[in-house]
Amino acid sequence: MILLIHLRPIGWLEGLSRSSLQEIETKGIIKEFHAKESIFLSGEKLKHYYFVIKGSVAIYKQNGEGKKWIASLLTDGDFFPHVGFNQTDPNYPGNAEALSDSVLFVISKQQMNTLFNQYPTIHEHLTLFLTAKNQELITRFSNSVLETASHQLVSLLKRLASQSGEKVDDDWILIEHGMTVQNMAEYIGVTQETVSRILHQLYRDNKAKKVGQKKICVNYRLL
DNA sequence: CCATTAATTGGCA
DNA sequence: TGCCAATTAATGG
Repeated sequence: MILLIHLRPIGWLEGLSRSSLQEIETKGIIKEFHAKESIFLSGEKLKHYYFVIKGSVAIYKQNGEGKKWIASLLTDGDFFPHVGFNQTDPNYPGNAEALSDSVLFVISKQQMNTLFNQYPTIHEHLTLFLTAKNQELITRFSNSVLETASHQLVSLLKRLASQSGEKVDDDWILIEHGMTVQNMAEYIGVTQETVSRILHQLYRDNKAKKVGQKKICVNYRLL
């Protein structure tokens, strides 16, 4: 039987052979989520880990009033959640939902641990990934306390640009973030009106161009 | 098209 | 900046 391989030997799976990828893929399943579809809820038993093959996912916390705060944004090549590796019965740390139509590779907690033992390179990537996420969180946290909303939004755009942007020419980078203005607001902790107004200023100053509702072109040099 | 949802704008605290 | 209200886009049948 011919198995369609969705996994690529990049990121977490860098350096792995085609046969290894094929074996890994048999340990989990490919699952598609539509925009706004829930993937898991805060407090539920952590049973599966996910790799983002394509799309974007937000992990967020929500209070009784319905206010949301996006704790983490995941895009192509990312892995989540980032907890529970050596716990006996961990819970999901927040709610996860697809921001855009996404394709995920779903693997059980048990199988994930097997992979860590079987493929040292994957375990190394976990360490690097967690380190980067930790740094990212510290930067975000200090920004939220020390910097303006404008600065924070620019930081987000820069990160998206370097992480998943496509160079259009020397200065301009296209970002297909899949996020709504509301999502960006939830990420930096302000209202959508504020984000809308900041974006308007960026357009006015020619630091960014609106391409579509979920796309934006940014001038990396001017940001 | 129409119905809904998202984004934008202005005013005011 | 946030919150509210009024418009104006954009999206999905």
